[in-house]
Amino acid sequence: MAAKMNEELIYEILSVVEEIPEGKVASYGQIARLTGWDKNARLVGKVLSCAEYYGNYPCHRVVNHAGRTAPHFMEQRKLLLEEGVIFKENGCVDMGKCQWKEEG
DNA sequence: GCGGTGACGGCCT
DNA sequence: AAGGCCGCCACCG
Repeated sequence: MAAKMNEELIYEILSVVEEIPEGKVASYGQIARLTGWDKNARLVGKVLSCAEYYGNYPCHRVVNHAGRTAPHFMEQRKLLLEEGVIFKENGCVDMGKCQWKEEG
């Protein structure tokens, strides 16, 4: 299986995103790496952009490597605050404390 | 088949 | 991890 179909990728991503605990956030690259698409973290984001179309997934718990929230998804920040995620004054997530670790 | 795009990552400053 | 720049690679027109 050299090239997974994008639909497979979608379910893999959503499965990982669903594993993210409350009060924690994961980077696209982190999820991409778990799905085997470490080179295409942006594809992960594109999938998450329509994740709600596939079902109710905590796509708001996913941010970029800078801890930044999605440009067209400002509600994400509010949702994360409700989950207990710490935000900096500049609007970035406190990665050092809230970045999710798959290892536990 | 080609060119442009992007919910990104990594390195440098 | 704050801001800037370049590089990556599938997706879309």
